[in-house]
Amino acid sequence: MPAPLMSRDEVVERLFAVFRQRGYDGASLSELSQATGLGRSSLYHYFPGGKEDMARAALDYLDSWVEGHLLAPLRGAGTPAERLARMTAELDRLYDHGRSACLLGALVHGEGRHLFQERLRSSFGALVAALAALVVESGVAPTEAQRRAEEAMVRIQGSLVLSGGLDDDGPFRRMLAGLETLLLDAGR
Amino acid sequence: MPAPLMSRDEVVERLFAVFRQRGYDGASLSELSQATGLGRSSLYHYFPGGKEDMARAALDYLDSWVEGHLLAPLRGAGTPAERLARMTAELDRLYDHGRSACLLGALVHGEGRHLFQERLRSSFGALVAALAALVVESGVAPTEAQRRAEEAMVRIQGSLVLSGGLDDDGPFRRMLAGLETLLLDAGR
DNA sequence: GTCTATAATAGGATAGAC
DNA sequence: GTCTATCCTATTATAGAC
Repeated sequence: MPAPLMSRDEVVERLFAVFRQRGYDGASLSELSQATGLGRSSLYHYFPGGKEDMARAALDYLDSWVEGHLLAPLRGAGTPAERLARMTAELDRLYDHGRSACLLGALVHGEGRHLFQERLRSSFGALVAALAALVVESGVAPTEAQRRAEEAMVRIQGSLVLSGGLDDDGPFRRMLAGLETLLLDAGR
Repeated sequence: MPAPLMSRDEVVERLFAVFRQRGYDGASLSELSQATGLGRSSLYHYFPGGKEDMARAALDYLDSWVEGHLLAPLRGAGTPAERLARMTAELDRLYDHGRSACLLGALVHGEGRHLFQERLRSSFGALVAALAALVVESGVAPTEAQRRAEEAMVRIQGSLVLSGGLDDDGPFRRMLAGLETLLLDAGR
C-alpha cells in the first residue's frame, strides 16, 4: 500500500484552484488529475461521487477558509474598522489581488448552479450576514446594515468579474479600498 | 433546398440565450442544437468555425443589442437623468429583472475567457466609457466620472452574480434603484 | 492508495444525400 | 439549408492488479 502523496487537504486545495478558474463544466477530470498529481482512480478513491463530490469538497474548503480567515477576524477583537481591515487583507490574499476568480461566482453558471444552488445561497448568505453584524456593531441600524453588507458582497463579486473581463486589477483594488467607507461611514 | 426555418438573427438570439445561461464550456452542441431547432450540420452551415463561432455570434448579438438599447439612449435626447432611466429600464429587460445572467460575466470563466479575453475587454470598456461620458455631461470631473462608471459596471455584474447565487431578485432590483444616485448625485 | 486498462458515453466536427 | 450517418476525440467512470 503506497502512502498518500499528499494530505487530503492539499488535494482539495488544488481541486479548489481548478474549479475557481475553470468553473464546474470547464473543469475536466484530466485537469483535476493533473493539478493534483493523482490518477483518475486515486481521485475516485478520495471522491467516490466523482466530479460533483470534488466540487463539493472545494466548496467545503472555501467555507472553512472563509470561516477561519474572514468570519473569525470579523468577530474578533478590536474596533469594527480594525476587524474589517483584517478581513480585507485576507480577501486580497484569497483573490490574489483580483487576479483569481471566486469559486462561488464561477459555480453560479452552468451545471454548477443546478447542482449547488442551495450551497451558494448559504455561503453567500453567511458572508453577508457576518458583514451586516459588523456594521450593526458599528452603530448602524439593522436594515441599513443589511443593505450595506449586500452591496459590499455585490461589489466584491462584481469587481472580480470586471477585473477578470478587463484583465486589470484596478476594479478589484479600488473596490477593496472603498469597502470601509461603504460599510462603516455614517454619512451615507 | 428547404427554406430557412428562422432568420439567422433569431438563431443567434437563441444561441445567446444558451451561452449566457450555461457559459462557454457548459454549452454543448446538443443543447445549442435543441435551442435553435437546427441539427448539428445546419449549425455548422451557419457557423463553420463551430462552437467558437457561435459564441462569437452571440457576443456580436450582445454588442449590437447594447449599442441599440443601452448606448444609443445614453447619447440620446433629454437630461442625463432621463437618459439613464431609459438605460436602466432596458437593463431590467436584458437581465429579466435579475433572473438571467450576463453573457460577458458567463464568458469570463473557463475556456470562454481564453478565447474572448479581448472581446470582453472591449465590450466592458465600451459600456464603462459610455456611462462615464454621461456622468461627465452631468457636470462631474472626468476622473470622478470614470470611477463612478466603473463602480456602476461592478454593481451590475455583482448584483447579477449575487441574485443568481441567492436565487433572489433583490440584489439586482436594489442595484438598479441605486444607479442614478451613484452616477449622477453630486454629494459623494 | 495508486496504477494500468478499459468501458461507456458525450463531446465537437465532417461527409454526402436530397 | 437541412438531414442522416459517421468519425474521432475527450470525457466520466469503473475494474482489477499490485
